[in-house]
Amino acid sequence: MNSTKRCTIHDIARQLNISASTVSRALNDHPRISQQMRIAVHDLARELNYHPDFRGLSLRSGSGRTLGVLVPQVDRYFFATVLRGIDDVATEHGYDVLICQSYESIAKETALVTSLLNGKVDGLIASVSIETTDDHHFRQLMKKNIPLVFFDRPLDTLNVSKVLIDDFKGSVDAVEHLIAGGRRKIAHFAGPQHIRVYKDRTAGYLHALKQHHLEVIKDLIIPNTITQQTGYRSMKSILAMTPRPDAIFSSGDYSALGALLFAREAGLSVPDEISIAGFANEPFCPLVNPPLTSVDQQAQEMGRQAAILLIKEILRKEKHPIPSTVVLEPRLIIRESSHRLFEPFP
Amino acid sequence: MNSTKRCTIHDIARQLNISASTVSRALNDHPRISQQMRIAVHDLARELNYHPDFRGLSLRSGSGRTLGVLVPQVDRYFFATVLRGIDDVATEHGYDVLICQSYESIAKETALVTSLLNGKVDGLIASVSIETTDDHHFRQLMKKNIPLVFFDRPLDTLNVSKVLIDDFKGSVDAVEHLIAGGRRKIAHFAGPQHIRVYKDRTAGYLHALKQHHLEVIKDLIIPNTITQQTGYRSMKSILAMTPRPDAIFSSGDYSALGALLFAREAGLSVPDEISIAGFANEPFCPLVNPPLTSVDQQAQEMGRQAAILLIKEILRKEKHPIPSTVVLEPRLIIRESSHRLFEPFP
DNA sequence: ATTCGTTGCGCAATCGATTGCACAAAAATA
DNA sequence: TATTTTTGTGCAATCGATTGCGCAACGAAT
Repeated sequence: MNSTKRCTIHDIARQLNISASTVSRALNDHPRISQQMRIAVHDLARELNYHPDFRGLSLRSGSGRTLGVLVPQVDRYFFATVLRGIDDVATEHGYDVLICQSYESIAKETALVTSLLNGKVDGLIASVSIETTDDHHFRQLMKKNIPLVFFDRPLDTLNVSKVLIDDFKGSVDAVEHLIAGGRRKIAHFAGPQHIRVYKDRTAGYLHALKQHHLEVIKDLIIPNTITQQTGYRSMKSILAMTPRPDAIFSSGDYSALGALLFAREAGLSVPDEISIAGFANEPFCPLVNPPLTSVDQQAQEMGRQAAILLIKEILRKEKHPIPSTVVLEPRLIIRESSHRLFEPFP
Repeated sequence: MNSTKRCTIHDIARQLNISASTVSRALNDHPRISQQMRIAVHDLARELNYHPDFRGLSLRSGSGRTLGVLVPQVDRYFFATVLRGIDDVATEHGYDVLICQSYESIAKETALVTSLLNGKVDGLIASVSIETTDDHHFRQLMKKNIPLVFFDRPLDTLNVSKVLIDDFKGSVDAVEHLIAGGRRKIAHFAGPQHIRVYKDRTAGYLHALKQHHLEVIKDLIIPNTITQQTGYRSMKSILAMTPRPDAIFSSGDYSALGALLFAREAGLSVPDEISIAGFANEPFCPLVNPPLTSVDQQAQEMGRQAAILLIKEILRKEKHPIPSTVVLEPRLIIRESSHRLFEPFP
C-alpha cells in the first residue's frame, strides 16, 4: 500500500483483475465499457492517485504538449515578459513551456535547438542570438516538421511565422509627441544600424522630422548610443551645442537614462529645458526622476501572439504551414521627462 | 529520401539490413559490436541526422533529464535571476528546464504540481506562492518519489532541502554600514511581519542597533512600508520629526526609492543629510540618482545551489534523500545613497 | 430454434529505445 | 581434431498508454 513507485494502468488492472486496455478505456470514457466497470476504475484511480504518464502518452500520440522557448536570457525584462505571455496562452491550451537560453551565443543556440529535435517539444518559439546569421540548425527543425515561430529577432532567410513590433511607428509616435510639445531641435541617439530595430527607429525619427518640415541636422544624430555611459557622454556633447537642442529621442532607455542623469548634474531641468524620450519602456522608466517617457514594446502581447501562432501550426500538423507575420503596434508611454510645455500646434 | 518524418533506429536498421538492437548497441559503443558495423551505423546516423527520441529513452531509463521549476512569476527580476542560476547548472549536467508560474495563486500552483507528477520532470525546484499554507500537493510529489527542493519561500512543514538567504545578517550588515558612516538616528521601513523575510530583516535592524548601543525608538520603525508609495509617504512623516533621523534602512528597495524621491522633492540631500539603504538590490538601484545602497540576495547563486541539491537527489534515486539547508550570505552593495560622511568609529 | 446485433472485455501491436538471453560463427585452446 | 571461449548479432521483453480486431455472452428479432 505504501507504494513509493508511481501508479500505472497495470497496477489498477491487477487490483481489479481486469486488463490494462479496459482500464484505459474506462478512464477515457469509451462507450463500450459498462457503467459499473467505469465507476470502479475511476474510483480506484482516484484512490491510488493515478495520473497517466506523460511519456507513454506522448510516445503513442506524438504530442507531448510542450512548447519550447529559445531566448537569449530570461533575466532581461523584455524576454521575461514575453515568456509570461507565452506561458499564459500555453497554459490555456494545456501546454507546458520548456525554456532554453542561448546567452547570445550561436554555439549554445545551435546545441539547444539540436537537442530539441528529439521529441521534447511540439514546437519552438525563438528569438535568435545576436551572433546568429546562419540558419542551418533551424532548418533541421523544419525538416523534422517541428513548427517554428520567431519573435522580435527573426531570421529573415527562413520562411516561417514571426511576431514583430513596429519600431518605425513607435519612433514616429515618440518624435511626433516631442514635436507636439513644442520641441523643434530634436537630437537622436541611434543604435548600431546593422540591427534592424535600431535602423527602423532612426528611420522613424527621420520620417517624423520630415513630415513636420523640420530640418534634419546631421550633428544631432549621435551614433551608437545605447548604453547608460554613452548616453551620459553624448548628452554632454549635445549640451555644448549652440543653440542647444530642446529634446532627445533615444533609441534605448539606458542611454536616455544616461542623458537624464547628466542633465541633472549639469543643473538642467528635464523637461523644462530639454525633453527626453526613450525606447523599450524598461521597468526603471517610471522609477527615475523625472519618470522617463518611452515606447512600450508590448512584450507580453508579443509572447501571446507567438504562442497562438505556434499552437495553430502544431494543431494543423502534417499540412504545410502558411507562415504569417504579426506586427504589433508599440505604445507611447508619456511620462514627465517629456511633459508638454506648449499647446500642440493645430 | 525527402523524409519529413523523424528518423528512428528502425529506419537505420532497415537501410542496413540489420536489427534495431544492433543499431542501438552500435550507437552506444557496446563492446560486442564489430568495428565496421559500428562505423557503418554511425555514418548512416549522421547522414540521416538521427537523434534518439527523448520519450523512448525516458520511458526506458526513467529519467527525462528535465528539471521543473515552480515560481510565482518569471517577470520578476529576482525569480528570473534564480532561473538563470538553475539553468546554468542544469545545462552543465545535461538537464532541460521546464518552467511553471503560479502567479501567486494556490489553485494554479496545485494544478501545476499535480500535472508534474506524470513523468514530465525528474525533480522540482519551487518557491511557493504567497497564498500557500497547505502542502498536500507537494506531499503527493514526494509520495511519488519526485525529489523536491525549495528556495527563498519554503514550506516549513515539509522536510526537504531548501536554499535560503540570511536576511537577518544582510540587515545587520546594512545597518552597521549606516552606523559606521556616522549615522545614529536610523529609521526603519518594516514589511508585513507574518512573512519570514520581513520579520528577519526587522530583527536584524534591531540587533544591529543594540550591538552598537543605540536606542531603539519605536516611532522610527514604520510598519508595512514596502511599496514606492508607502515609502514616499513614510519619508514625509519621518522628515517632520525633530530631531530628524539621519538614515533609513528599508526592508525593500521600492520603499527606499519612494523615500529617495520624496527627499529630493523636499530639497534634502541624499546622503549628505540623510542616508538611505534598501534591500533586494533591484536592477534600478544603480540607475536612480543617487544610486541606492542595497543588500543583494544572490539570486543566481541561489538558483545554482538549488539545482545542485536537486540533481544530487535525483542521482541518489530510491535511497532516502537527506534534506539539507543551504543558507546564502547576502552582499551589501554600497552605493552613493549611503556614502560615508565620517570615519567609522574604532 | 436459429440468426443477427449489441455489449463488454482481452489480446496483441504500436510508439522508440534499451538490454538480458540465446545462438550462431569464428577464434583460441587442448 | 575436438572442445572451449570469444565475438557479433537477433529475438523478445520492457517502459506506459492507446486502439483495431476478435470473441464470447446476451438480448432481440425472425
